Amino acid sequence: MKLDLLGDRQRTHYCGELRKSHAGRTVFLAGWVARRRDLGNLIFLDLRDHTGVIQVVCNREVSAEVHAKAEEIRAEYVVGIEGEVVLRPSDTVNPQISTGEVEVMARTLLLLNEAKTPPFPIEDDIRTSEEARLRHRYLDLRRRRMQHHLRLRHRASLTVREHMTAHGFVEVETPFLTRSTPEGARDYLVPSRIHHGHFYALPQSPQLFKQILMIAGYDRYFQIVRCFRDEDLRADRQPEFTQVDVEMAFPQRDVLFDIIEQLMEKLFALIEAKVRRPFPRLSYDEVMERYGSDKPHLGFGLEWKRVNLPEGAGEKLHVRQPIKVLRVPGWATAARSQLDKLQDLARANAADWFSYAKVGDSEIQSPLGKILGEEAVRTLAAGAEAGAGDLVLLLGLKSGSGAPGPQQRLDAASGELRLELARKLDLIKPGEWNFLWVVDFPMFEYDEKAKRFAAMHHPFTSPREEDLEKLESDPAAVKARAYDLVLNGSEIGGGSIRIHRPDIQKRVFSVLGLTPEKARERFGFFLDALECGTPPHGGIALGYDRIIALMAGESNIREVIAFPKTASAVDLMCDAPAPVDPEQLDELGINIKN
RNA sequence: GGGGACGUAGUUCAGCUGGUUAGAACGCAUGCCUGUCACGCAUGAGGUCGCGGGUUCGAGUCCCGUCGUCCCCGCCA
Repeated sequence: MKLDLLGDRQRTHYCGELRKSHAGRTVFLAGWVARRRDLGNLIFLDLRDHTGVIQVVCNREVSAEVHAKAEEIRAEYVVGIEGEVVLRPSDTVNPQISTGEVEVMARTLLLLNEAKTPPFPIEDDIRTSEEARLRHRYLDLRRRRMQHHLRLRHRASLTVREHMTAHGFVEVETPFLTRSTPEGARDYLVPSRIHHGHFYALPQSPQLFKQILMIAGYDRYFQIVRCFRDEDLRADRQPEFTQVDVEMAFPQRDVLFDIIEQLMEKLFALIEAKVRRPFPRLSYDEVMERYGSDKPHLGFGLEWKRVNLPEGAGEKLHVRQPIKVLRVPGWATAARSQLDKLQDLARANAADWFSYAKVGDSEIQSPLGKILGEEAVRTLAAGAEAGAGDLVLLLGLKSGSGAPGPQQRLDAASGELRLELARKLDLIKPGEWNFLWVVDFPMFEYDEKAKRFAAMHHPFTSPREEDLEKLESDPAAVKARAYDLVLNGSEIGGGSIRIHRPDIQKRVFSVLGLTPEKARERFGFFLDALECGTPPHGGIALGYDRIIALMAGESNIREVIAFPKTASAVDLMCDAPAPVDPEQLDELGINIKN
């Protein structure tokens, strides 16, 4: 097939913008053929670019040459069309497309390129396997949905840069080839050719660099930056992902929260969504009790309460105090099988005691009635503030199960049950944006396996000033000046006020079991910097992919990343990772085992 | 590392308690068609049933292993 050259022709309009007002104009359009409808001497082409679709008419009586070329055209061929925009005959107007009142009478058709028959149709709402989409990502990205997502992402990045700049933040780039810090996530390593046996690491985040920029007097810093973590993937986790990284000197938490809340308001305005400010703030302890999660979805009620069973009941039932109770409004009609499923879910989450009470107008029905007496069950239901027609769930841990962290286990199970109930009862409404700050995280969590404390956020997070004296004596009770930003049950950001004093930094390292020598070996450069006039500082990192995904209405961040990886961290399009030539390995001084 | 779901034509899927030549829709090819827009009509091509092994007279179907995709747990300071 003979192809035409584009020459010096320039596109005059995009396909999707043509309207009645363009009638009579001669235009030159360029794009992909979405569909061809061949009626014999009359051929219709749907020409597509990223703005939309326009119908092109190839009539043998108008141009035999155009018609002959149109006969050869197939889906996804690349063409240029010169012709006149004309009003469609009134009975052939297509109200389903925005350009449906007009069409282009082709006078010239440039056949710019052919295309193989695509493995899947380039259309919206076409179910195609993830595998096929990722393998042929260039075709998947051609679809309107992906075009929309990536263009939304672009506008969001402009919004971030405008907003942060307006608040005096400066974007500074930090290295991708940096030093491995074994704390935290597994690093991606890059071997050094010049220094055999030495490795760079790709940053898990620019944490230390941004703190050093504070020390260097950059005052307010931000960066839209790629981060790398060699950990297993999830719907909301890719090995490389993007953060909006923010840090400020002389921080007041409320000032930072306000800047971020305003940013969220502007971002969600891009999708015409209203955001209520200020965002609620709840302590870690509170959300764990009420929602059983450190990233609760606030879009529906269902709040747990910690209560004690009546005197002696704990012993009778062999249950630890306290238990948790939850009122499920209007679900006294729950079927036995549904309750059994909830019990299974509780057990699967290591909460091995489960019961319930169905509150009627005058009676109350519960398996506990026989053991505790109806009055005790009523007291429990009242504790859950349940009324007629409500169901009360009771969740606890059997006594004698000696596993550690019982309260945490109970909380975690209660959170899972809460989410399952919300799904089952269809309480999660789309189009609502429930932001939340979770504050006052514990400073440390005890690592049972390693038999030591680990930083819950990271080792540079400042303890609350009032907790400083407990740092060594009772680490578990120390709260950090750390906070997470949560949206509809997703953690979309996290940060803290940092330690700016070397003496406190050293004490925290010591609690973490890091000897001064080890600390110096790993973070020596940072400790040196810390001693050179470090201002109080703090910041936050926002999960950019997750935010865009929520804005786009997607539950998987792959949908807002141009070239993502599969659940096994493979790029199906370019087949990475892949073996390399022995010469390349040799140059790096690397032998592959076995 | 563990658990679950899936894997059949280019695509999305059906295929019963194992039984003759593995089907459908869309797509694709060829022909006809001047107002279609998911064009229509006619004809046709297209399959290592993910891969390997086993059971059986006989396996898309049962068993074992393996690979891939998705979701979850662990992991993600």
